[in-house]
Amino acid sequence: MPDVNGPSDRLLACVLDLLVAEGYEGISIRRVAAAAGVSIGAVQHHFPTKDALLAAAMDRVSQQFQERLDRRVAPGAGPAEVLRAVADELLSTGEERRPASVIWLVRMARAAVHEPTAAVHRQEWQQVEDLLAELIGAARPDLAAQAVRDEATVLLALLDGLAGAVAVEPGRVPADRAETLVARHLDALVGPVSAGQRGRGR
Amino acid sequence: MPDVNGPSDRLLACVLDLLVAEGYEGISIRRVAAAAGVSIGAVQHHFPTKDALLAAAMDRVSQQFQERLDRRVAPGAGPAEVLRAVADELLSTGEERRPASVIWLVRMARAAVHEPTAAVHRQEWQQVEDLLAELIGAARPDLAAQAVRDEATVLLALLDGLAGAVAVEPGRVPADRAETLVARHLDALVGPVSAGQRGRGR
DNA sequence: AGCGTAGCCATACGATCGTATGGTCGTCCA
DNA sequence: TGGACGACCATACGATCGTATGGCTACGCT
Repeated sequence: MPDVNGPSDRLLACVLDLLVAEGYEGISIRRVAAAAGVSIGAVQHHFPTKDALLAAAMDRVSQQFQERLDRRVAPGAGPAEVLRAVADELLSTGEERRPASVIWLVRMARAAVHEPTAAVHRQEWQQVEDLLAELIGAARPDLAAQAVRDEATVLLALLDGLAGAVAVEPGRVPADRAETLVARHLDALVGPVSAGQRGRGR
Repeated sequence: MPDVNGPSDRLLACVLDLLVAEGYEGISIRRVAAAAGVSIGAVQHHFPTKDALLAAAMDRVSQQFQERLDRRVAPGAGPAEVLRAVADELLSTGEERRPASVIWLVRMARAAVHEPTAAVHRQEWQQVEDLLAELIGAARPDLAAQAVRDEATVLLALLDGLAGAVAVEPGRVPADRAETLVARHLDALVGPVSAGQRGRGR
């Protein structure tokens, strides 16, 4: 349970742990309190209702996601390199990243039936697509704006689909195969990794 | 609520309606009974436990999904045509198909945290990938087996990602745009639709 | 005619849920 | 020093949950 500052953040981390372990219906105030080693009242003190608790937990994952994304974009690398790094972040393979994929799946399913969650999800994914489009446009100045937008949508859908598959069906789609397939897709889109860029991704 | 045969199937249809309307946590024996206009005991009579009820509901969607897929594959059309039809089925756009997408999202999220659901999902999606690979291999005899498998995995991930996006973010990814993007992807994979094939899809 | 059985209902039990209420303890400021 | 306040806890309330139990009706078989 990394990156915990303060008692209320600790509660949110416990919420996400429960979410990954048992899904949405595994969450109750009592269970969160027990997982954090505090009383029911303590949870209520920091978050007045269950909805507020869940909303804060969702905000936490959004914020951490944005931070991770920013960290990948920050260095002044070329757009193709950054695109590869962002795609790797969205694919979020690796055993330690599975919780992120599971939370993403759970949130997406909730967004399908819960409008407030859907609103947050829509805004976030729109921003991600904009980022991808910007990077693709920079790496491929020959493409028209509409083609860039199409490529961004396709890439994001591909990454979403592969990330879900890796999380739920590691037999059919192992993590390294997903990475290979994404790399192949990006090779076709922005050209293969050049010698100078190779191995510089984090 | 179409295709209902018998009282127990009616209960399953009500389960799926509730699932689409309120997600997984919106389902309870009492609510299913109320939606179907029967008593709690009637639900228990047909499905001894809640798990059995949900498992049967999942089986129902699997069965109906397989039937729809078979209907698309059945006619002796060329592999490229069939591939387009199957892809259209998996994308499941259209307002009347949104419930299918939502149920798929909910089931996927549950599979991420509930092993029995994951087992069913894995088996089904493996079959779908096999079907796609078979069709791609037939349409593109020039491709090596591994390349065919890769294309199948990529196509399935793309369809999954787009279907989820259409269901949750119709603003960012409208249904017709998703269809266009898939058509473009398939054009690149198995060639554009020929004059003789055009318009013959259902 | 008698009886088992399937289909369904009414009700009850214990558990767990979200939330409300009121108290306790420490800290900090006047 | 004293009191306001934030952090936390213990407990209670009403609702809803999954499941168990037992009874009632209609129909088929012998």
